Amino acid sequence: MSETIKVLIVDDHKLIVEAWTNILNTIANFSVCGCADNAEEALFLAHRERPDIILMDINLKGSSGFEATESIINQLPKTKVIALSIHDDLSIVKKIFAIGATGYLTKNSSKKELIESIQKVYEGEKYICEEIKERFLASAMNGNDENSKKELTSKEIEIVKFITKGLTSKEIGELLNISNRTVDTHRHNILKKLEIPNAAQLSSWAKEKGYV
Amino acid sequence: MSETIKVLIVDDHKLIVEAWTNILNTIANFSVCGCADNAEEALFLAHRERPDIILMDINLKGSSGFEATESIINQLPKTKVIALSIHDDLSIVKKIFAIGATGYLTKNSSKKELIESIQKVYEGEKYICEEIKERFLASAMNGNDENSKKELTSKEIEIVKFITKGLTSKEIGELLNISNRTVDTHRHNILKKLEIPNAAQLSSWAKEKGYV
DNA sequence: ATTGAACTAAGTAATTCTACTTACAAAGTT
DNA sequence: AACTTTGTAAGTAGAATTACTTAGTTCAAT
Repeated sequence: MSETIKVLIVDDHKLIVEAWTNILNTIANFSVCGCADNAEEALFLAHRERPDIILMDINLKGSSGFEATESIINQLPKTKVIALSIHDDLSIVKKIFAIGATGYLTKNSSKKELIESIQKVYEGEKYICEEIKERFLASAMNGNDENSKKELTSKEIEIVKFITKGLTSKEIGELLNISNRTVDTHRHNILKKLEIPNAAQLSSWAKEKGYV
Repeated sequence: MSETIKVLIVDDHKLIVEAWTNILNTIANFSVCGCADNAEEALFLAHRERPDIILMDINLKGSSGFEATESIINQLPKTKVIALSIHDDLSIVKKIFAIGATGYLTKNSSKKELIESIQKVYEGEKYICEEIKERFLASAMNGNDENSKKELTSKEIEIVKFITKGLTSKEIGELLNISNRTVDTHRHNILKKLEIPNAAQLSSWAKEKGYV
């Protein structure tokens, strides 16, 4: 109980990082050993500092926090990652645990939960914040299985990214060296999977879920 | 110098609110007199607590932070509002100052700037964080006047909101009791003003800028 | 070894969006 | 009083999206 738990914070909002550092450093056996605001820096610091816990905002702008998380978990299996997201989307939660994260918090979590999660995860347990737990229960109960909402393939996600940037099927096809008709097929499959009527809504959905 | 500055924090992320409260309460003459996570609560607490400063996240989900800010400023002219946003878009900054805000920070601002801004604004000055200042300068210098990017009218913003929700022109027309061709005209004007090629990109733009 | 998922491609058709244009009435501004 | 902005509407045309379908290839998994 007397060991110090080393925490690395990864978030691209300076003010948030400073605020959390502040909170964590007031806890006796916690110590923030570094902060990163992008995936590369996170990876670098993880190697240098060997933190026990990484608090990882998976909605980093620029590159996706998913890949960064995956790299870290693969390269440093002893380091536990607590994913942090503004989103309460269950498919994202499942995905991040599938990658190998050990905890999940939203930015609606309380300070108490933040501290608890670090403690639990350090002791080897998994942690999910209350908000998400409730949502899992709810979705299990009323059978509106948000669970079964099909996941997009990597190719599809790639195309979604281009769509949100305003590219046409033709342009996307040229970029990816595939037929524009193939892009159309992907478009169609994406909209069908997500039950979304058009590119405009797809676009705001992707923004909201942090796909882009 | 010995008076206590009462601060009200408005942000819909609990963890962030708690973190900031933590920071501010460690400063001698600051005191966080309340926290709200939505516009209604913000307005209510502003009336009850009469804070000197309101730290206002203008990207509240649900209703726009703009209206809340406007109401507060109109109803409580003595209360100064420091707007806080994840965005570094100059047109948004201009807009929020036009409404009557006294300060502007992004979530990339430093703790130092947070404290400084409250102090300055309390003393009656206006405050803009470094990041935005630089961007204003930059845009003034190289003449790529991001400044002149036309603003949308309220009707246009209304339509943008529907577009991001995936409605077609026809559906929007029916909802607003105008011709679908009129909606098309608005669409066209919007895209032209913003120099955006299609609804998909418009949609992610709107999300990003907090228009929806 | 077979199955299944993912990626590829293309056909046909309907719908929707985008471009560019003109036009007029109301409201507000200088 | 003249001008500008906004909201409304509609014309023609072309570009792009969306729906639904079939089908071949590859690659990983049971």
